[in-house]
Amino acid sequence: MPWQKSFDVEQAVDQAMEVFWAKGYEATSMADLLEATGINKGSLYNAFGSKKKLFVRALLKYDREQRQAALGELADLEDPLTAIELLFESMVAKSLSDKDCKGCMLVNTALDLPNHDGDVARIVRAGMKDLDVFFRQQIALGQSQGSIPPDRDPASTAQALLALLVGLRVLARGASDEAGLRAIKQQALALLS
Amino acid sequence: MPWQKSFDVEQAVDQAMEVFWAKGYEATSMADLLEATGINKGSLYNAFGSKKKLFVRALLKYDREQRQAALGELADLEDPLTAIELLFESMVAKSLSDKDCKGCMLVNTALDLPNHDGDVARIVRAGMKDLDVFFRQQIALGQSQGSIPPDRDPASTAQALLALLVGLRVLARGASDEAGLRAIKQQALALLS
DNA sequence: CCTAGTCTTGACCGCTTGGTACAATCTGCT
DNA sequence: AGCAGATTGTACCAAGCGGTCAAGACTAGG
Repeated sequence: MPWQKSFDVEQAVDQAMEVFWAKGYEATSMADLLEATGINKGSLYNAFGSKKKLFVRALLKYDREQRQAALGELADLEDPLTAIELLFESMVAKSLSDKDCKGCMLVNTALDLPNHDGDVARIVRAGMKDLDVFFRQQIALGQSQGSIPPDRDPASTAQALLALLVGLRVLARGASDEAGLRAIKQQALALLS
Repeated sequence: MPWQKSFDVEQAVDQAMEVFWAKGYEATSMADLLEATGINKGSLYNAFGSKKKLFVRALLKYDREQRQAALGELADLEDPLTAIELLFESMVAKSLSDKDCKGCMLVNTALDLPNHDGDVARIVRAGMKDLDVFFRQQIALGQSQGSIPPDRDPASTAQALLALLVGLRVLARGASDEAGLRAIKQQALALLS
């Protein structure tokens, strides 16, 4: 074997992710990605093949490390009301502290779905489905624990929570202020009591 | 005076709007706009000045003809629950019937705000604010009429309805199916009863 | 009927885009 | 030391980008 890569591939995906996350697929140029990763053009194409493939990898990494990781932690609490409150609270906090207003890469991509192909659509739909399932399971668990009223329909309530979360993430990109975001969180919890 | 323009400027804005609406600002090229409007490049620049100015005009037209028109009609009903239900129902219907999944141009642009300048941000924020005010007024009216429980906080409930609407529009772009959209509508109404 | 003045047309501009080719470079194994 | 083989930087590509411009087309007022 000749030699190792002189750059960390995962780190490069990470840095590319940041750019795609902030600017979206179309608005991100190869020049942006080269600058962000610090890698040379040739190396980047050698390592990833194309802009689109790099985007898919970045999206997958985001999905894995941001969404799945967060939901996993919260599910482990086995305390639905707290888990859902923490989820919304962390989204509010993230939105307020992020001056670039990157929002959520999954949501950003979801709104851009018609401009992407099946690969990307599948990842986004799976992520959304997963969120939906998370909410549904938490609601069902809360109902069995008695912390959530039994008359709430888990399926449609979960879908509403998902929509609220998505709406929150969109509005956080510059169309709403802190009071607005907090109100959304508050009403999300109101759906469960 | 020499002669009139040989094309209908408003119609051209309309056709440009369709493209921007479906593909977003970045992904729309001048070639797309020329094809959609059927106008020559020089004429288009002569009439609008730049791609960005055309976008702003298209966005303003959308805001005026789609959003303001719809809200105006609904407000005239003076029946809050019906008005809000009709609003959500029409969004669901529009989403289902639109095979291009264009969504809502205002929402699409809202998610893209960090890539736009102040002009665009102002239009989007004004539109969202207007929706918020619409909901708030309808809720207050419903409470004074007795059709909406007095314990609902108009401000935060309105913000939640806005977030649900935005979420609905995002998910309708390919991440959710009809059942999901209907569930969101149903829960929006549940917030008011 | 002619001239003034705007609109239209299509070629053209410089620049950036995503992507490729290749020679030079460097490291690990034998 | 020397070979093998992936990595590297750079030069390069065609295509597309947003935008400009000069010349022709055309109509209204004189």
